[in-house]
Amino acid sequence: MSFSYEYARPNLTVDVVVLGYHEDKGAGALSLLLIKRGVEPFKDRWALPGGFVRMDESLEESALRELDEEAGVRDVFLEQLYTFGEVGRDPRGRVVSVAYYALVEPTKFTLKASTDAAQAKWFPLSKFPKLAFDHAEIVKTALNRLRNKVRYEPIGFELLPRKFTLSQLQSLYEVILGHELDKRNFRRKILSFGILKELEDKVEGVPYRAPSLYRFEEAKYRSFIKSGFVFEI
Amino acid sequence: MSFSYEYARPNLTVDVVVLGYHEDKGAGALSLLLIKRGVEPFKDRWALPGGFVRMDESLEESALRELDEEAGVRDVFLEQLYTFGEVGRDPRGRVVSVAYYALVEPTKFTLKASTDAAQAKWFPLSKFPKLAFDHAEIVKTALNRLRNKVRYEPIGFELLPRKFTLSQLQSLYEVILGHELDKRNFRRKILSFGILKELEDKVEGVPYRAPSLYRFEEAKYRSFIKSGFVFEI
DNA sequence: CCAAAAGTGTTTCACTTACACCCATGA
DNA sequence: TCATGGGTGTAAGTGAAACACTTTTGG
Repeated sequence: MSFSYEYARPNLTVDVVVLGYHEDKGAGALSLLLIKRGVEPFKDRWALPGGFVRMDESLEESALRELDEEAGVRDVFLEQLYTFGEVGRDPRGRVVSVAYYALVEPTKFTLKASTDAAQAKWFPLSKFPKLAFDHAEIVKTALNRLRNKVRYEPIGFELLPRKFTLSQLQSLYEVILGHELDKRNFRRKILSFGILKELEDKVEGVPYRAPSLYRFEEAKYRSFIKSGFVFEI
Repeated sequence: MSFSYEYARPNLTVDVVVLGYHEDKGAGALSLLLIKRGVEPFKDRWALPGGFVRMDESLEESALRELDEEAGVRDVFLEQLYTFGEVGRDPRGRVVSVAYYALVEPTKFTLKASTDAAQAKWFPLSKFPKLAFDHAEIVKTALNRLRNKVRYEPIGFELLPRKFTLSQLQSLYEVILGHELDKRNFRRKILSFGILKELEDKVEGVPYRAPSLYRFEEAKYRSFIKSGFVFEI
Protein backbone atom coordinates (compact mmCIF):
# COMPACT_ATOMS: atom_id res chain seq x y z
CA MET A 1 0.00 0.00 0.00
CA SER A 2 1.43 3.40 -0.90
CA PHE A 3 -0.06 6.70 0.14
CA SER A 4 1.64 10.01 -0.47
CA TYR A 5 0.84 11.01 3.07
CA GLU A 6 0.19 8.61 5.89
CA TYR A 7 -2.68 10.18 7.77
CA ALA A 8 -3.80 9.05 11.17
CA ARG A 9 -6.83 6.91 10.40
CA PRO A 10 -10.17 6.74 12.16
CA ASN A 11 -11.30 3.25 13.07
CA LEU A 12 -14.11 1.86 11.01
CA THR A 13 -16.97 -0.28 12.27
CA VAL A 14 -20.35 -1.46 11.05
CA ASP A 15 -23.46 -1.60 13.20
CA VAL A 16 -26.71 -3.25 12.24
CA VAL A 17 -30.22 -2.37 13.35
CA VAL A 18 -32.05 -5.68 13.12
CA LEU A 19 -35.80 -5.25 13.10
CA GLY A 20 -38.34 -8.02 13.46
CA TYR A 21 -42.07 -8.31 13.72
CA HIS A 22 -43.51 -10.38 16.55
CA GLU A 23 -47.17 -11.26 16.63
CA ASP A 24 -48.55 -11.35 20.15
CA LYS A 25 -51.98 -12.92 19.83
CA GLY A 26 -53.08 -10.77 16.94
CA ALA A 27 -51.64 -7.49 18.16
CA GLY A 28 -48.18 -7.50 16.62
CA ALA A 29 -45.23 -5.26 17.38
CA LEU A 30 -41.84 -4.40 15.96
CA SER A 31 -38.84 -5.64 17.83
CA LEU A 32 -35.15 -4.91 17.95
CA LEU A 33 -32.32 -7.39 18.21
CA LEU A 34 -29.66 -6.39 20.72
CA ILE A 35 -26.39 -7.83 21.95
CA LYS A 36 -25.18 -7.58 25.49
CA ARG A 37 -21.66 -6.24 25.48
CA GLY A 38 -19.08 -8.43 27.20
CA VAL A 39 -16.24 -5.92 27.19
CA GLU A 40 -15.53 -2.30 28.03
CA PRO A 41 -16.57 0.31 27.19
CA PHE A 42 -20.23 -0.07 28.06
CA LYS A 43 -19.62 -3.57 29.42
CA ASP A 44 -22.96 -5.29 30.19
CA ARG A 45 -24.92 -2.65 28.30
CA TRP A 46 -27.07 -3.61 25.33
CA ALA A 47 -25.87 -2.56 21.90
CA LEU A 48 -26.41 -3.12 18.21
CA PRO A 49 -24.64 -6.09 16.67
CA GLY A 50 -21.56 -4.89 14.85
CA GLY A 51 -17.82 -4.62 14.92
CA PHE A 52 -14.68 -3.61 13.13
CA VAL A 53 -14.43 -3.77 9.37
CA ARG A 54 -11.68 -6.07 8.19
CA MET A 55 -9.30 -5.22 5.43
CA ASP A 56 -10.44 -7.95 3.07
CA GLU A 57 -14.20 -7.56 3.24
CA SER A 58 -16.63 -4.99 1.88
CA LEU A 59 -18.87 -3.07 4.25
CA GLU A 60 -21.87 -5.22 3.47
CA GLU A 61 -19.87 -8.41 3.93
CA SER A 62 -18.72 -7.07 7.23
CA ALA A 63 -22.28 -6.40 8.35
CA LEU A 64 -23.39 -9.89 7.29
CA ARG A 65 -20.48 -11.52 9.07
CA GLU A 66 -21.16 -9.69 12.32
CA LEU A 67 -24.83 -10.58 12.11
CA ASP A 68 -23.98 -14.22 11.73
CA GLU A 69 -21.23 -14.28 14.35
CA GLU A 70 -22.99 -12.33 17.04
CA ALA A 71 -26.57 -13.45 16.60
CA GLY A 72 -26.69 -16.40 14.22
CA VAL A 73 -28.77 -14.40 11.77
CA ARG A 74 -28.33 -15.08 8.05
CA ASP A 75 -29.99 -14.54 4.68
CA VAL A 76 -31.86 -11.37 5.51
CA PHE A 77 -32.79 -8.13 3.86
CA LEU A 78 -29.92 -5.74 4.51
CA GLU A 79 -29.49 -2.16 3.40
CA GLN A 80 -27.00 0.57 4.18
CA LEU A 81 -28.52 3.22 6.37
CA TYR A 82 -26.17 6.07 7.21
CA THR A 83 -22.61 6.61 8.37
CA PHE A 84 -22.08 8.07 11.79
CA GLY A 85 -18.85 9.93 12.26
CA GLU A 86 -19.08 12.50 15.02
CA VAL A 87 -15.75 12.92 16.75
CA GLY A 88 -16.80 11.99 20.26
CA ARG A 89 -19.18 9.13 19.59
CA ASP A 90 -16.86 6.41 20.97
CA PRO A 91 -14.99 6.89 24.25
CA ARG A 92 -12.10 4.77 23.01
CA GLY A 93 -11.16 7.28 20.34
CA ARG A 94 -12.12 8.07 16.79
CA VAL A 95 -14.53 5.50 15.44
CA VAL A 96 -16.65 5.96 12.36
CA SER A 97 -19.52 3.52 11.97
CA VAL A 98 -21.34 2.56 8.82
CA ALA A 99 -24.83 1.60 9.94
CA TYR A 100 -27.03 -0.93 8.20
CA TYR A 101 -30.52 -2.09 8.92
CA ALA A 102 -31.89 -5.58 8.45
CA LEU A 103 -35.46 -6.83 8.27
CA VAL A 104 -36.00 -10.29 9.67
CA GLU A 105 -38.76 -12.79 10.16
CA PRO A 106 -37.79 -13.76 13.71
CA THR A 107 -39.05 -17.34 13.71
CA LYS A 108 -36.57 -18.14 10.94
CA PHE A 109 -33.76 -18.13 13.50
CA THR A 110 -32.85 -19.37 16.88
CA LEU A 111 -30.70 -16.67 18.35
CA LYS A 112 -27.20 -17.68 19.24
CA ALA A 113 -26.96 -19.01 22.75
CA SER A 114 -25.19 -16.60 25.02
CA THR A 115 -21.44 -17.02 25.17
CA ASP A 116 -19.08 -15.25 27.48
CA ALA A 117 -18.64 -12.63 24.79
CA ALA A 118 -22.16 -11.89 23.78
CA GLN A 119 -25.83 -12.57 24.34
CA ALA A 120 -28.47 -11.83 21.75
CA LYS A 121 -32.07 -10.98 22.56
CA TRP A 122 -35.19 -9.45 21.03
CA PHE A 123 -36.72 -6.39 22.65
CA PRO A 124 -39.98 -4.71 21.78
CA LEU A 125 -39.29 -1.42 20.05
CA SER A 126 -41.70 0.27 22.40
CA LYS A 127 -39.51 -0.62 25.35
CA PHE A 128 -35.85 -1.48 25.04
CA PRO A 129 -32.97 -0.75 27.41
CA LYS A 130 -30.62 2.18 27.28
CA LEU A 131 -28.10 1.51 24.55
CA ALA A 132 -24.34 1.85 24.33
CA PHE A 133 -22.63 4.59 22.28
CA ASP A 134 -24.97 6.59 20.00
CA HIS A 135 -26.90 3.45 19.12
CA ALA A 136 -30.23 4.93 20.17
CA GLU A 137 -29.82 7.55 17.46
CA ILE A 138 -28.97 4.88 14.91
CA VAL A 139 -32.14 2.99 15.81
CA LYS A 140 -34.16 6.16 15.38
CA THR A 141 -32.65 6.69 11.94
CA ALA A 142 -33.48 3.12 10.96
CA LEU A 143 -37.09 3.50 12.04
CA ASN A 144 -37.47 6.65 10.01
CA ARG A 145 -36.03 4.89 7.00
CA LEU A 146 -38.35 1.93 7.45
CA ARG A 147 -41.41 4.13 7.82
CA ASN A 148 -40.56 6.04 4.68
CA LYS A 149 -39.46 3.13 2.58
CA VAL A 150 -42.29 0.80 3.40
CA ARG A 151 -44.65 3.14 1.60
CA TYR A 152 -43.03 2.86 -1.80
CA GLU A 153 -41.16 -0.43 -1.75
CA PRO A 154 -42.52 -3.83 -0.79
CA ILE A 155 -40.06 -4.45 2.03
CA GLY A 156 -42.73 -5.19 4.58
CA PHE A 157 -42.87 -8.78 3.37
CA GLU A 158 -39.36 -9.32 4.73
CA LEU A 159 -40.84 -9.16 8.22
CA LEU A 160 -43.57 -11.74 7.65
CA PRO A 161 -43.51 -15.50 7.12
CA ARG A 162 -43.53 -16.57 3.48
CA LYS A 163 -47.25 -17.32 3.71
CA PHE A 164 -49.35 -14.66 5.37
CA THR A 165 -52.91 -13.40 5.53
CA LEU A 166 -54.01 -9.98 4.36
CA SER A 167 -54.93 -9.12 7.92
CA GLN A 168 -51.40 -9.87 9.06
CA LEU A 169 -50.05 -7.67 6.34
CA GLN A 170 -52.42 -4.88 7.23
CA SER A 171 -51.52 -5.07 10.93
CA LEU A 172 -47.85 -4.88 10.01
CA TYR A 173 -48.40 -1.75 7.96
CA GLU A 174 -50.46 -0.23 10.73
CA VAL A 175 -47.70 -0.87 13.25
CA ILE A 176 -44.99 0.57 11.02
CA LEU A 177 -46.94 3.58 9.84
CA GLY A 178 -48.39 4.25 13.26
CA HIS A 179 -52.01 4.62 12.26
CA GLU A 180 -54.96 2.46 11.33
CA LEU A 181 -55.91 1.58 7.79
CA ASP A 182 -59.30 0.91 6.27
CA LYS A 183 -59.66 -2.82 5.66
CA ARG A 184 -61.52 -2.65 2.37
CA ASN A 185 -59.34 0.06 0.90
CA PHE A 186 -56.17 -1.70 1.98
CA ARG A 187 -57.20 -5.00 0.44
CA ARG A 188 -58.36 -3.45 -2.78
CA LYS A 189 -55.13 -1.53 -3.17
CA ILE A 190 -52.64 -4.22 -2.25
CA LEU A 191 -54.40 -6.77 -4.44
CA SER A 192 -54.67 -4.37 -7.35
CA PHE A 193 -50.87 -4.43 -7.72
CA GLY A 194 -51.01 -8.07 -8.78
CA ILE A 195 -47.89 -9.00 -6.82
CA LEU A 196 -49.63 -11.24 -4.28
CA LYS A 197 -50.58 -14.80 -5.11
CA GLU A 198 -53.51 -16.29 -3.28
CA LEU A 199 -52.54 -19.80 -2.19
CA GLU A 200 -54.62 -22.96 -2.14
CA ASP A 201 -54.33 -23.58 1.55
CA LYS A 202 -56.03 -21.60 4.24
CA VAL A 203 -55.30 -21.04 7.88
CA GLU A 204 -56.74 -23.92 9.92
CA GLY A 205 -57.98 -24.28 13.46
CA VAL A 206 -59.19 -20.73 14.00
CA PRO A 207 -62.62 -20.23 15.59
CA TYR A 208 -63.77 -18.02 12.76
CA ARG A 209 -63.88 -18.00 9.00
CA ALA A 210 -60.56 -19.38 7.71
CA PRO A 211 -58.53 -16.62 6.06
CA SER A 212 -56.71 -17.12 2.78
CA LEU A 213 -52.95 -17.26 2.68
CA TYR A 214 -50.94 -15.19 0.23
CA ARG A 215 -47.38 -15.12 -1.01
CA PHE A 216 -45.40 -12.13 -2.28
CA GLU A 217 -44.33 -12.77 -5.87
CA GLU A 218 -41.05 -10.96 -6.06
CA ALA A 219 -40.32 -11.98 -9.64
CA LYS A 220 -43.59 -10.48 -10.76
CA TYR A 221 -42.88 -7.33 -8.81
CA ARG A 222 -39.50 -6.94 -10.49
CA SER A 223 -40.92 -7.37 -13.94
CA PHE A 224 -43.70 -4.87 -13.21
CA ILE A 225 -41.13 -2.37 -12.01
CA LYS A 226 -39.34 -2.60 -15.32
CA SER A 227 -42.50 -1.60 -17.13
CA GLY A 228 -42.90 1.54 -15.06
CA PHE A 229 -45.16 0.21 -12.32
CA VAL A 230 -44.97 2.10 -9.03
CA PHE A 231 -45.67 0.41 -5.71
CA GLU A 232 -47.20 2.85 -3.27
CA ILE A 233 -49.27 2.30 -0.18
CA MET B 1 -6.82 5.61 22.73
CA SER B 2 -7.24 2.05 23.92
CA PHE B 3 -8.70 -0.76 21.87
CA SER B 4 -8.74 -4.35 23.03
CA TYR B 5 -7.54 -5.43 19.61
CA GLU B 6 -5.68 -3.24 17.20
CA TYR B 7 -7.14 -4.12 13.85
CA ALA B 8 -5.61 -3.05 10.57
CA ARG B 9 -7.73 -0.07 9.59
CA PRO B 10 -9.12 0.88 6.22
CA ASN B 11 -8.39 4.46 5.18
CA LEU B 12 -11.33 6.80 5.26
CA THR B 13 -12.07 9.54 2.77
CA VAL B 14 -14.98 11.77 1.85
CA ASP B 15 -15.96 12.60 -1.72
CA VAL B 16 -18.50 15.21 -2.72
CA VAL B 17 -20.70 15.29 -5.80
CA VAL B 18 -21.23 19.01 -6.37
CA LEU B 19 -24.16 19.71 -8.64
CA GLY B 20 -25.03 23.05 -10.16
CA TYR B 21 -27.56 24.42 -12.59
CA HIS B 22 -26.32 26.52 -15.46
CA GLU B 23 -28.74 28.44 -17.62
CA ASP B 24 -27.63 28.62 -21.22
CA LYS B 25 -29.92 31.16 -22.85
CA GLY B 26 -33.10 29.71 -21.42
CA ALA B 27 -32.25 26.06 -21.90
CA GLY B 28 -30.60 25.18 -18.60
CA ALA B 29 -28.62 22.10 -17.67
CA LEU B 30 -27.21 20.41 -14.60
CA SER B 31 -23.49 20.51 -14.18
CA LEU B 32 -20.88 18.71 -12.14
CA LEU B 33 -17.88 20.21 -10.38
CA LEU B 34 -14.69 18.23 -10.89
CA ILE B 35 -11.09 18.52 -9.77
CA LYS B 36 -8.14 17.58 -11.90
CA ARG B 37 -5.90 15.28 -9.93
CA GLY B 38 -2.32 16.43 -9.52
CA VAL B 39 -0.96 13.21 -8.08
CA GLU B 40 -0.98 9.50 -8.68
CA PRO B 41 -3.00 7.39 -8.89
CA PHE B 42 -5.12 8.72 -11.73
CA LYS B 43 -2.84 11.74 -12.11
CA ASP B 44 -4.36 14.28 -14.55
CA ARG B 45 -7.72 12.53 -14.47
CA TRP B 46 -10.82 14.38 -13.29
CA ALA B 47 -12.28 13.35 -9.97
CA LEU B 48 -14.74 14.41 -7.30
CA PRO B 49 -13.48 16.87 -4.72
CA GLY B 50 -12.60 15.01 -1.55
CA GLY B 51 -9.84 13.67 0.60
CA PHE B 52 -8.88 11.95 3.79
CA VAL B 53 -10.89 12.39 6.95
CA ARG B 54 -8.85 13.89 9.76
CA MET B 55 -8.96 12.66 13.30
CA ASP B 56 -10.44 15.83 14.75
CA GLU B 57 -13.28 16.54 12.35
CA SER B 58 -16.65 14.95 11.72
CA LEU B 59 -17.47 13.54 8.29
CA GLU B 60 -19.53 16.54 7.36
CA GLU B 61 -16.83 18.94 8.51
CA SER B 62 -14.40 16.99 6.42
CA ALA B 63 -16.58 17.32 3.33
CA LEU B 64 -17.02 21.05 3.89
CA ARG B 65 -13.31 21.57 4.37
CA GLU B 66 -12.42 19.72 1.19
CA LEU B 67 -14.99 21.68 -0.78
CA ASP B 68 -13.52 24.92 0.43
CA GLU B 69 -9.89 23.90 -0.01
CA GLU B 70 -10.18 22.28 -3.40
CA ALA B 71 -12.79 24.44 -5.07
CA GLY B 72 -13.43 27.52 -2.96
CA VAL B 73 -17.02 26.46 -2.44
CA ARG B 74 -18.71 27.36 0.85
CA ASP B 75 -22.13 27.67 2.47
CA VAL B 76 -23.96 25.13 0.38
CA PHE B 77 -26.61 22.48 0.81
CA LEU B 78 -24.77 19.30 1.77
CA GLU B 79 -26.17 15.89 2.52
CA GLN B 80 -24.66 12.49 3.12
CA LEU B 81 -25.25 10.17 0.19
CA TYR B 82 -23.82 6.71 0.65
CA THR B 83 -20.64 5.02 1.82
CA PHE B 84 -18.63 3.13 -0.76
CA GLY B 85 -16.49 0.37 0.63
CA GLU B 86 -15.75 -2.27 -1.97
CA VAL B 87 -12.36 -3.82 -1.39
CA GLY B 88 -10.75 -2.98 -4.71
CA ARG B 89 -12.08 0.51 -5.32
CA ASP B 90 -8.75 2.28 -4.76
CA PRO B 91 -5.51 0.94 -6.29
CA ARG B 92 -3.49 2.26 -3.34
CA GLY B 93 -5.12 -0.14 -0.91
CA ARG B 94 -8.19 -0.27 1.23
CA VAL B 95 -10.05 3.01 1.13
CA VAL B 96 -13.62 3.49 2.26
CA SER B 97 -15.27 6.69 1.12
CA VAL B 98 -18.24 8.46 2.62
CA ALA B 99 -19.89 10.27 -0.28
CA TYR B 100 -21.82 13.51 0.07
CA TYR B 101 -23.66 15.57 -2.48
CA ALA B 102 -23.94 19.34 -2.57
CA LEU B 103 -26.34 21.60 -4.43
CA VAL B 104 -24.89 24.91 -5.49
CA GLU B 105 -25.90 28.06 -7.28
CA PRO B 106 -22.75 28.33 -9.43
CA THR B 107 -22.64 32.11 -9.80
CA LYS B 108 -22.23 32.41 -6.03
CA PHE B 109 -18.62 31.32 -6.41
CA THR B 110 -15.56 31.89 -8.45
CA LEU B 111 -13.86 28.54 -8.60
CA LYS B 112 -10.43 28.40 -7.11
CA ALA B 113 -7.76 29.27 -9.63
CA SER B 114 -5.80 26.23 -10.64
CA THR B 115 -2.79 25.52 -8.49
CA ASP B 116 -0.15 22.91 -9.10
CA ALA B 117 -2.17 20.57 -6.95
CA ALA B 118 -5.64 20.96 -8.31
CA GLN B 119 -7.84 22.63 -10.87
CA ALA B 120 -11.60 22.96 -10.46
CA LYS B 121 -14.05 23.13 -13.34
CA TRP B 122 -17.72 22.74 -14.14
CA PHE B 123 -18.79 20.11 -16.67
CA PRO B 124 -22.25 19.57 -18.08
CA LEU B 125 -23.73 16.41 -16.64
CA SER B 126 -24.61 15.29 -20.12
CA LYS B 127 -20.95 15.19 -21.06
CA PHE B 128 -18.16 14.94 -18.55
CA PRO B 129 -14.81 13.18 -18.78
CA LYS B 130 -13.98 9.72 -17.57
CA LEU B 131 -13.56 9.88 -13.81
CA ALA B 132 -10.98 8.47 -11.43
CA PHE B 133 -11.73 5.58 -9.06
CA ASP B 134 -15.42 4.59 -8.87
CA HIS B 135 -16.48 8.21 -8.97
CA ALA B 136 -18.77 7.69 -11.96
CA GLU B 137 -20.85 5.34 -9.82
CA ILE B 138 -20.96 7.89 -7.03
CA VAL B 139 -22.23 10.52 -9.45
CA LYS B 140 -24.92 8.14 -10.65
CA THR B 141 -26.01 7.54 -7.06
CA ALA B 142 -26.18 11.27 -6.41
CA LEU B 143 -28.33 11.87 -9.47
CA ASN B 144 -30.76 9.20 -8.41
CA ARG B 145 -30.97 10.75 -4.98
CA LEU B 146 -31.56 14.20 -6.42
CA ARG B 147 -34.25 12.96 -8.78
CA ASN B 148 -36.09 11.23 -5.97
CA LYS B 149 -35.65 13.88 -3.34
CA VAL B 150 -36.58 16.85 -5.46
CA ARG B 151 -40.11 15.48 -5.66
CA TYR B 152 -40.85 15.61 -1.98
CA GLU B 153 -38.45 18.17 -0.56
CA PRO B 154 -37.91 21.71 -1.77
CA ILE B 155 -34.19 21.29 -2.46
CA GLY B 156 -34.43 22.56 -6.03
CA PHE B 157 -34.21 26.12 -4.77
CA GLU B 158 -30.62 25.46 -3.69
CA LEU B 159 -29.69 25.40 -7.37
CA LEU B 160 -31.28 28.72 -8.28
CA PRO B 161 -30.44 32.33 -7.42
CA ARG B 162 -32.31 33.70 -4.42
CA LYS B 163 -34.73 35.49 -6.74
CA PHE B 164 -36.08 33.44 -9.61
CA THR B 165 -39.01 33.29 -11.98
CA LEU B 166 -41.53 30.47 -12.06
CA SER B 167 -40.33 29.59 -15.56
CA GLN B 168 -36.80 29.14 -14.27
CA LEU B 169 -38.08 26.91 -11.52
CA GLN B 170 -40.15 24.88 -13.94
CA SER B 171 -37.20 24.43 -16.32
CA LEU B 172 -35.09 23.25 -13.42
CA TYR B 173 -37.64 20.64 -12.46
CA GLU B 174 -37.97 19.53 -16.05
CA VAL B 175 -34.22 19.07 -16.33
CA ILE B 176 -33.97 17.12 -13.09
CA LEU B 177 -37.03 14.95 -13.65
CA GLY B 178 -36.27 14.41 -17.31
CA HIS B 179 -39.69 15.26 -18.69
CA GLU B 180 -41.79 18.30 -19.50
CA LEU B 181 -44.36 19.75 -17.15
CA ASP B 182 -47.57 21.60 -17.91
CA LYS B 183 -47.07 25.31 -17.25
CA ARG B 184 -50.47 26.05 -15.78
CA ASN B 185 -50.58 22.98 -13.59
CA PHE B 186 -47.03 23.53 -12.37
CA ARG B 187 -47.73 27.14 -11.38
CA ARG B 188 -50.98 26.32 -9.69
CA LYS B 189 -49.38 23.56 -7.65
CA ILE B 190 -46.18 25.27 -6.59
CA LEU B 191 -48.03 28.44 -5.64
CA SER B 192 -50.70 26.52 -3.74
CA PHE B 193 -48.06 25.47 -1.19
CA GLY B 194 -47.74 29.06 -0.03
CA ILE B 195 -43.96 28.83 0.37
CA LEU B 196 -43.07 31.21 -2.45
CA LYS B 197 -43.22 34.95 -1.98
CA GLU B 198 -43.84 37.08 -5.04
CA LEU B 199 -41.43 40.01 -4.94
CA GLU B 200 -42.01 43.62 -5.87
CA ASP B 201 -39.39 43.77 -8.57
CA LYS B 202 -39.64 42.11 -11.94
CA VAL B 203 -37.07 41.01 -14.46
CA GLU B 204 -36.05 43.97 -16.62
CA GLY B 205 -34.78 44.32 -20.14
CA VAL B 206 -36.44 41.29 -21.67
CA PRO B 207 -38.21 41.71 -25.03
CA TYR B 208 -41.41 40.24 -23.69
CA ARG B 209 -43.72 40.64 -20.74
CA ALA B 210 -41.58 41.09 -17.64
CA PRO B 211 -41.87 38.00 -15.43
CA SER B 212 -42.33 38.23 -11.66
CA LEU B 213 -39.57 37.22 -9.33
CA TYR B 214 -40.16 34.90 -6.39
CA ARG B 215 -38.29 33.90 -3.29
CA PHE B 216 -38.46 30.60 -1.42
CA GLU B 217 -39.62 31.23 2.14
CA GLU B 218 -37.82 28.56 4.07
CA ALA B 219 -39.13 29.69 7.46
CA LYS B 220 -42.69 29.34 6.23
CA TYR B 221 -41.90 25.94 4.76
CA ARG B 222 -40.51 24.72 8.07
CA SER B 223 -43.51 25.91 10.01
CA PHE B 224 -45.88 24.28 7.49
CA ILE B 225 -43.97 21.02 7.82
CA LYS B 226 -44.57 21.03 11.54
CA SER B 227 -48.30 21.21 10.98
CA GLY B 228 -48.28 18.14 8.77
CA PHE B 229 -47.94 19.80 5.39
CA VAL B 230 -46.36 17.63 2.68
CA PHE B 231 -44.41 19.14 -0.19
CA GLU B 232 -44.83 17.02 -3.29
CA ILE B 233 -44.39 17.86 -6.94
C1' DC C 1 -76.04 -20.27 18.76
C1' DC C 2 -72.36 -17.34 19.96
C1' DA C 3 -68.00 -15.02 19.32
C1' DA C 4 -64.60 -13.56 16.26
C1' DA C 5 -62.45 -12.17 12.34
C1' DA C 6 -62.98 -12.68 6.97
C1' DG C 7 -64.60 -10.85 3.15
C1' DT C 8 -67.09 -7.69 0.08
C1' DG C 9 -69.29 -2.42 -3.13
C1' DT C 10 -70.68 1.99 -3.65
C1' DT C 11 -70.71 6.90 -3.21
C1' DT C 12 -68.41 11.18 -2.46
C1' DC C 13 -64.84 14.27 -2.84
C1' DA C 14 -60.36 16.01 -4.01
C1' DC C 15 -56.83 16.18 -7.02
C1' DT C 16 -54.66 15.54 -11.42
C1' DT C 17 -54.65 16.16 -16.20
C1' DA C 18 -55.39 18.10 -20.58
C1' DC C 19 -55.88 21.98 -23.15
C1' DA C 20 -55.53 27.49 -25.92
C1' DC C 21 -55.57 32.18 -25.89
C1' DC C 22 -54.55 37.04 -24.68
C1' DC C 23 -50.96 40.09 -22.49
C1' DA C 24 -46.92 42.90 -21.92
C1' DT C 25 -42.51 44.20 -23.51
C1' DG C 26 -38.27 45.62 -26.28
C1' DA C 27 -36.48 45.81 -30.61
C1' DT D 1 -45.96 45.62 -35.51
C1' DC D 2 -43.67 41.58 -34.57
C1' DA D 3 -41.57 38.03 -31.88
C1' DT D 4 -41.21 36.15 -27.48
C1' DG D 5 -42.24 34.19 -23.35
C1' DG D 6 -45.69 35.52 -19.25
C1' DG D 7 -49.72 34.66 -17.36
C1' DT D 8 -54.44 32.73 -16.76
C1' DG D 9 -59.45 29.03 -16.12
C1' DT D 10 -62.30 25.12 -16.92
C1' DA D 11 -64.00 20.56 -17.76
C1' DA D 12 -63.24 15.59 -17.55
C1' DG D 13 -61.25 11.81 -15.49
C1' DT D 14 -59.03 9.24 -11.91
C1' DG D 15 -57.99 7.74 -7.49
C1' DA D 16 -58.60 8.16 -2.34
C1' DA D 17 -61.52 7.97 1.54
C1' DA D 18 -65.46 6.94 4.12
C1' DC D 19 -68.59 3.68 5.45
C1' DA D 20 -71.67 -1.47 7.43
C1' DC D 21 -73.21 -5.75 6.82
C1' DT D 22 -73.07 -10.81 5.70
C1' DT D 23 -70.24 -15.06 5.89
C1' DT D 24 -67.69 -18.74 7.86
C1' DT D 25 -65.83 -21.38 11.47
C1' DG D 26 -64.81 -23.66 16.08
C1' DG D 27 -66.23 -24.00 20.54
